[in-house]
Amino acid sequence: MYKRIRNMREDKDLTQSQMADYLNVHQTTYSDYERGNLYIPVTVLDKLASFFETSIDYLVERTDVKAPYPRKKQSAEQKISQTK
Amino acid sequence: MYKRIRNMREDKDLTQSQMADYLNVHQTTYSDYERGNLYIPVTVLDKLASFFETSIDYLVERTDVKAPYPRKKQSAEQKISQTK
DNA sequence: GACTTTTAAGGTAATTTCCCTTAAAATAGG
DNA sequence: CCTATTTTAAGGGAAATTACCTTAAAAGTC
Repeated sequence: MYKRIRNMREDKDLTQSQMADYLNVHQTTYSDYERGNLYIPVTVLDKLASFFETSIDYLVERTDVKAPYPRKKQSAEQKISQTK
Repeated sequence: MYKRIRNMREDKDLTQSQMADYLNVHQTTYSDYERGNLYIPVTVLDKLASFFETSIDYLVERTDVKAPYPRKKQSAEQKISQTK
């Protein structure tokens, strides 16, 4: 049960379908994620943490600090691909 | 490829088998985790972050800050179960 | 109360996991 | 070096899990 993910989504007035589309999964899959029926893959947690501007640790309730960590420093290569 | 997990393990002079035992998985499974062949379940990431005293975000390279977030405040219930 | 929108349940094909065995690579001792 | 031991990786497959579909239930709207 990932109460925080659900709450943050509702705070932004988004539906499960909208989040599911964003994550490229089905609405029912996203529902299962929120309710803890399925393990959320790290790839998805990463996108969610970025989307909600917090950390994976906060999403999975390892910490109560909502603020994200400073982002990883980007390599030159990564910066280039971003401009495309 | 989770270079950080591997490096932190080696820094502690631990073998994959030892880590695998600690996590209750097979050595080959742990090897697959380190090399990114398998998604690492959140339960495992949580144990690893605690073990290495860092955050999940650091383990999966979302940040370069190694220090862990402050731990989640415990509920009274959790504290009781810890004393058992 | 009917209509619409949103979320959850049930069922299942397909993917993925995890472990086993074994091979390869790395390390240590002579 | 050469061999023995330890450590890590590869291949393969049974079993567990996932993700989706359909549909039901629940929650809002008017």
